[in-house]
Amino acid sequence: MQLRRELIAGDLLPQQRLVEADLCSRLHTSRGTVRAVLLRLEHEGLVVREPYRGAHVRVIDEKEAVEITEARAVLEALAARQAAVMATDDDLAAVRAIHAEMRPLLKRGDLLAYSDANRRLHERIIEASRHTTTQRLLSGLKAQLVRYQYRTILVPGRPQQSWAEHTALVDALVHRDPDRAAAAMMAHLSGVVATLHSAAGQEADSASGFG
Amino acid sequence: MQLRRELIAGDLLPQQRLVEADLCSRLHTSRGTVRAVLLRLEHEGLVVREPYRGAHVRVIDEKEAVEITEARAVLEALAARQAAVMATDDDLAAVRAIHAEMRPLLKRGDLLAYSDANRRLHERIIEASRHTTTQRLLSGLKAQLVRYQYRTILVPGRPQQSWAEHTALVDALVHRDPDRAAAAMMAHLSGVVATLHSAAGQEADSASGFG
DNA sequence: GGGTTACAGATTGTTGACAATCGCGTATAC
DNA sequence: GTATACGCGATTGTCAACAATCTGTAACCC
Repeated sequence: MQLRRELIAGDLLPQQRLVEADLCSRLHTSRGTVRAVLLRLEHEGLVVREPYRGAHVRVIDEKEAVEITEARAVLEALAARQAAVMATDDDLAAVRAIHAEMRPLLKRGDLLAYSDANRRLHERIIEASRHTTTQRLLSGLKAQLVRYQYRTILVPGRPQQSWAEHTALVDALVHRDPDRAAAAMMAHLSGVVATLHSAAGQEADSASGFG
Repeated sequence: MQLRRELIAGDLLPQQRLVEADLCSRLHTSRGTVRAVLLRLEHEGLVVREPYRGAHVRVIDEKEAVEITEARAVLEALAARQAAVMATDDDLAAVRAIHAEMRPLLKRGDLLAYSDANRRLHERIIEASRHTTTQRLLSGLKAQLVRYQYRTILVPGRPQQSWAEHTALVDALVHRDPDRAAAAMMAHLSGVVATLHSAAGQEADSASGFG
């Protein structure tokens, strides 16, 4: 699972070949194990494997990142809707706590910490939904977006907008309003999609130097 | 992939153990291959594997079937929205053709053929959306629902309601109205969820004899 | 010189054997 | 009689060797 972490952390270059023998020596394990991991990663969409031609890191282009975020949007909206109904008081307290954490980080301009809190907030809401199917689908989708997770938050003005969207979302949740929670989550991730779209053009050529 | 077909066809009993050695002799292949297939099936949610304890067919209870259908609903609604924008004229013609097929089947009471046409209609719409991410997620979800696919259509009155919902959906698509298409798809699958819920109680004990 | 074919290296797919672990039945102590 | 420890059969996890396939190179023919 070391390899999995490296892929998710984005340490490996796009299109990089993953030769089984190399991975064996690096991970100090045998080809059977490496093969199992590669199979799993292929199904998660993190690597591509071709018969007798090996595996390589899958590159996710801007178009696919948008697609994934769109799918994420409708699924997280469903999760938010469920969370508004199913969440325990502890869930809501945790969500509010994370949201409260985010404001000073935003003011201080600590975008990395803000982005991490953002991730935790979303995960906590999904957990509160008690919707295991959605949870499973979303964890698969998010793994593919690691390379793009910091790209939206770096767009000027985006953090402020993000915080406003989160505020509406948290408010809907603590008022246990499913429709409003779902709508707020949709609006939030629509914002992310729009930002991805707008960022697509100007980062098109700097992207190769980024990964 | 023989095993995969058997699982999807529902030929195997719920909770049935899948011993690697047995599968080897049945499928005339080696354990390495069987292992790879089991790994894939585990990730698709069709089997469960526990360390040193083997794999068994995963049972999907009523609650999870509802969850999966809810996730399906929001994803297919997204697909319908995209299809309303992206579909070619050929796509729309095909969708209308399948929908036209369904009416006589409904009148004749051929529910099996109706259910199959229903499946093809949904697949064609998803294909027309050109949204590969959604397509991938949905194919995974549908594989888990095989055991329930005929259960809703057998509920009295459901086919008629289903046809009305499909008519609204197809109409929205041919008018290329994304919002209305998404809403129609949501309404349709909300109907399925409601039917699943209502069918849950009365089929609770006959379910074991069904699978 | 352009194109085709044969070969070599590298890499993956497959197989069989061995080690590790689990569940269960049995023996034993109290 | 009950509870605990032990051993056995069954099953999965791991490993190393062999077969099949692909890619690039070089010789060869026209």
